[in-house]
Amino acid sequence: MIKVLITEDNDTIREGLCLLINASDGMECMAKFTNCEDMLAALPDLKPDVFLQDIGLPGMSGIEGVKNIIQQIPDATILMLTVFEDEENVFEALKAGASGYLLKKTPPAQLIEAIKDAYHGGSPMSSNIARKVVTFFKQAPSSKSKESYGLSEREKDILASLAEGNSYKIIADKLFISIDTVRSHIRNIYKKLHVHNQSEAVAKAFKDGII
Amino acid sequence: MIKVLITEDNDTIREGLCLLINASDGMECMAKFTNCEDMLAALPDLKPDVFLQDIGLPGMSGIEGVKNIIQQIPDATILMLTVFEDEENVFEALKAGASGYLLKKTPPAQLIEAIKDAYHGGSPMSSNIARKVVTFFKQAPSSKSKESYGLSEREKDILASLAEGNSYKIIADKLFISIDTVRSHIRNIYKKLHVHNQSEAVAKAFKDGII
DNA sequence: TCGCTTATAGCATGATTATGCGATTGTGTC
DNA sequence: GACACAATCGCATAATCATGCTATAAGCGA
Repeated sequence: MIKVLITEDNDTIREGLCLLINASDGMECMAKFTNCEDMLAALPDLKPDVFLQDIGLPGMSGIEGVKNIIQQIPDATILMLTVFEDEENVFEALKAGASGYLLKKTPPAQLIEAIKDAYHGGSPMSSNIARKVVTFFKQAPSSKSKESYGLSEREKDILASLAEGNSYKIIADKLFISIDTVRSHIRNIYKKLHVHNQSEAVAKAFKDGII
Repeated sequence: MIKVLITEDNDTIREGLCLLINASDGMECMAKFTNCEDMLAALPDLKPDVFLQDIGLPGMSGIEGVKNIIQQIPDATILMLTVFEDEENVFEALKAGASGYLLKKTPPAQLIEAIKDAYHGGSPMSSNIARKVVTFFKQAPSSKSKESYGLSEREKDILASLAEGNSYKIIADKLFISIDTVRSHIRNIYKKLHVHNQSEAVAKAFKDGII
């Protein structure tokens, strides 16, 4: 018997979900709340298997709620159930520790399947959401594989050394070159990255995956 | 009519897939190959809508194949179809540009659905794969949620401003405080982060997700 | 109230950096 | 061979930073 906990402020939806779940084999709606605060307060006495969590809630947002649930129960299974499909929320929820992300327009039968799926270690999410997540991977390394603004290997070395907090003098000693050469390289790095000081160079290096 | 291209070295599976696709409404198997090399050579003359791509192929691996496909057709829709479920391959394939990831044991009906789904902008993947992907997100920010070495909000502001390449003077002007106060804050930041110059501070801020 | 932290501010000074200009050598390309 | 470019080195100087010490006001928890 999968014990489901619902947090959803809309009465119609909440009660509808509850009925749907109770009418399905192998699961029950063990508890339902209209806001995160109440849910979190009651959580220590409950042992739900799956959380159905709305995002747009009065008071603490559903995503904040997820963070709090995870703090209490690190391996909780949480399904976001929401009208929002924007990337911001999707990634925030997943980062917070949600296991799946479903839209409220998901048909009942599919919702029940999703709950079972999540309970058995899956991560149900609607197709479009999945694509967003997958696209995220695609982008990350593409920026990393860019030609690093044309920095030479030596320049990358020096930039990395800068990021370690080494002074020109130390870098010179470590690389067995003169301090003026270090200056010269850094001058060129600045030109290539279009920056004018160490901090900005290091920041750019991190952002663009050069380091 | 969704035009599907198959690359799969196992004769039985390849022909089976082809028959299955041709027997389904709204799609056809437009071409099939036993290795990536042949497929890539023929690609310029074909305009497939969806690629079904095996990973364990003789010669060029399926993942290398994906990279090559993406180079020719950046927005190609590629479904990995494989026996491997290990993380390495999943992430490599997604990074390379695959849209979905299915196991070969996926039932025929579901496979057909997945092809349609992918064609319509979704990212079908088996439940376990999805969970791997989702878990990936969960890990990253755990380091981010650390207490940032106890930096105060103001200190984080100033650190962020530093990373933008601003000088003390500029930061002071932007935050409407004196340059000595900026110095003071930065002094404290250095103490908390155990660093002794801007570059190291900025590098640490990025590494530990403070910025 | 005492102690601690944060945010603010000032002063001073040696250390370091940013940048301009110039130069030599090796490597690879057209 | 001419030319571009990476890596090396040098000098000079104004600007900026790192850091020591000090100090005040506000807020917070014990």
